[in-house]
Amino acid sequence: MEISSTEENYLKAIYALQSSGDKPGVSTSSLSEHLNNKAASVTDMLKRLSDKKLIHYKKYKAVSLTKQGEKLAIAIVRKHRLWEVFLMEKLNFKWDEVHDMAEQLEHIKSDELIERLDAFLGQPKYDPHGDPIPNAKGVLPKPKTSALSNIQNKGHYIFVGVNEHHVDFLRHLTSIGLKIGDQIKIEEHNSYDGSYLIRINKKPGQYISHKVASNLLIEMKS
Amino acid sequence: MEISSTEENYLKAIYALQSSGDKPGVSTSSLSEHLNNKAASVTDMLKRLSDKKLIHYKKYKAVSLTKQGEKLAIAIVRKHRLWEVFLMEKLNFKWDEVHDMAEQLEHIKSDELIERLDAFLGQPKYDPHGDPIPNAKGVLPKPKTSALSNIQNKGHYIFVGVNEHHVDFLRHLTSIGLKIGDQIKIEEHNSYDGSYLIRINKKPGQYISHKVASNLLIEMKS
DNA sequence: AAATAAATTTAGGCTGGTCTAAAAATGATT
DNA sequence: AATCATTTTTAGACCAGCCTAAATTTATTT
Repeated sequence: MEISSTEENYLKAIYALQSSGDKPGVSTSSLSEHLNNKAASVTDMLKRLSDKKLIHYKKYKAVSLTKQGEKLAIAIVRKHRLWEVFLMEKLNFKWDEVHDMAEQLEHIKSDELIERLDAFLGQPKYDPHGDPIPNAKGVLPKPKTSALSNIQNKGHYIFVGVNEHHVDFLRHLTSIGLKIGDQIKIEEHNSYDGSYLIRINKKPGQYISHKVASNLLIEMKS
Repeated sequence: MEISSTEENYLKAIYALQSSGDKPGVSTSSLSEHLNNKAASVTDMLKRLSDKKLIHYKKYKAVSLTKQGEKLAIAIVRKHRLWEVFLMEKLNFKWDEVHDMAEQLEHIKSDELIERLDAFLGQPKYDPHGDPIPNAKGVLPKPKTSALSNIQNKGHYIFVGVNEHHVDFLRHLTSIGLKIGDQIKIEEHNSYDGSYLIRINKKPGQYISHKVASNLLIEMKS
């Protein structure tokens, strides 16, 4: 069965929203927003995806991926992240530059290609944003711990990934001098607005809003 | 101006047919055949490309590329061939396996990507089939000499490229043990059917039809 | 429980890219 | 030069994927 790039993008979006949200299923409107499409267009596509047995769809109800749909979605995520590794490690792109290219490359159709690329890159487990890369069978390595915003305790941590990939956010991190692998010391947590005062690699204190903190993935300093 | 992958394929086809044929301009029917489309569909697209000033089109007349159209066509050829180099040199694909993947990769939109890929590959001048790779300005290095079928003299040559990229042809070469860089000694030329008796790397004599010979690019042994 | 608001779907329309069938133009043959 | 064959274009249709506007369903208020 032929799957178009557009359909792949819908599957990917459903998968992403499903994993990020708490409740099961994804609404038409959230897809509409995520894909910058009108809700009516989304409904159209949901019907097509349902016909192809890639999603579970009942009128007016939230949708979810079938086994087959999830398999495809994970394959796309795998491709996206492997290409990002390629772009950064081999072609020296910066982390805020790779997303658009990877969005295109993820739709290249060839299983053999992606397996060889994986081998060429040394079978990486995480992409340059710290996101886990599913293996060829679709199994994800466990994510690199939790968001900074889940932690109130002062202490030392390592910045290992991000939850948000918008260019503006990544640029902001660059501007405050934060990059993957940096040490983060939590010096203060303001519980009324969720903001933090942290030190990055022992440098002078840096203020971090709750919003930013919720998108920073950290792990305990081991 | 947005150019779709489909439009790019038409430009590439016009460019290819133009360079291979002798007379100026390309006919609707040859495009139709080359692209496996019906002539009516081609006419439709020719109008669109003409509206976008990418081709010179007059009803019932052969078409040709404008400056702009040729620039784009050459850029696509550049991308195709660079990706082929990547697939063979970095991912170890065989030369009869890369075409379909390169057909997809050539449509990835990012000038920066292709320049970095070029640098990563060491700015190759020829792709693994011996075809010249246009540089970033669209200038092609001179082709690697002529077809075997143009030569009647016995003597020693080097096999440097092919004129034909169909999988069946490439497989045929593999089956007779011929690969880029091999020495070819012309032992006999039959002028009535254009066939050849050659030796490949000094191995026992090998019969080559005129058709095959016309698709083998060779240069003088230097 | 009725009224209102929000989310979702239907209906109908548009564009890109394809097709078939028929009409028109060009080229070849006598 | 008139006919016949071939090539090319037009006309009309279809599908994917999007849109707007209107109708319908579900959720929320009061």
